[in-house]
Amino acid sequence: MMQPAPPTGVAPPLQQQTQQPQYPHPHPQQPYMMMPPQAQPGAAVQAPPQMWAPQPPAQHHLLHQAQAQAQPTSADEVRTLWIGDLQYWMDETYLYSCFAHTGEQVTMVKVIRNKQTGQSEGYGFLEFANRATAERVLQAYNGSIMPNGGQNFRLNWATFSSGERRSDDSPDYTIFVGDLAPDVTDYMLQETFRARYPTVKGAKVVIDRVTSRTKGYGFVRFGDEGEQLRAMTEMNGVLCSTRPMRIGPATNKNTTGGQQPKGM
DNA sequence: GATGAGCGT
Repeated sequence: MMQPAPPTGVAPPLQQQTQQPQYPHPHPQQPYMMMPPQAQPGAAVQAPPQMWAPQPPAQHHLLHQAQAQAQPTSADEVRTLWIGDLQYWMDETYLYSCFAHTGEQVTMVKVIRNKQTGQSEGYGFLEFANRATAERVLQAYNGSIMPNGGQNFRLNWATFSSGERRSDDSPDYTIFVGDLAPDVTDYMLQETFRARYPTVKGAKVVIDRVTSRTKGYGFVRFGDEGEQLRAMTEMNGVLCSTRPMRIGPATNKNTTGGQQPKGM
């Protein structure tokens, strides 16, 4: 019941294989000083399969699927995902290796870098064989743990490539949640609210890109304004993990949520 | 304690 069954068929918690690489453990103390062996800038964009790649979803026939669905795809098909919250050492090779033996066909990865410093901007793009593949990956891996164990995949549809917007057209009603304990994850936050508010669409704990640790606050999105408003009062002070939450209004960039523009 | 989110040749 209370068991963390991911919302949209998200990959189950990583059952780490036998041994793991020289990656930091779930709570890396050092930011990005660790340079994984495979993460050589300029290395061929082709990583050998790694044992620590994430587990595929509940399906183990992905290889066959990938082949079966390797249809040429309409050229305008959206099959690129945006990926964020990357640490600085997470380069193309690393990203490839994340999916190398998942059975999903990654046709292109790119990490966006600062032109001057060459440093990663913390996001990139993943292109897949077709839309179905991209969608599967999005569903399965978004929010699941990344191979280094320190953070979760942050995936979304890339927006530029084609007009089709992925987002449902329903508005979001978002609240700010502060005072979060260090161990609170997106999922934990989401479920804390979803237990009482069925329209909860998602939650996000804000991660510091440098330390890859939580900043102690986050956001919860509702599909219904009434629930948003109720949660603002009802959930204030309610325990999430070990700490009472502090709820506030969210300054929403996406003003669809009935949020007043800043200054009002 | 605090207001995310970043979309490329």
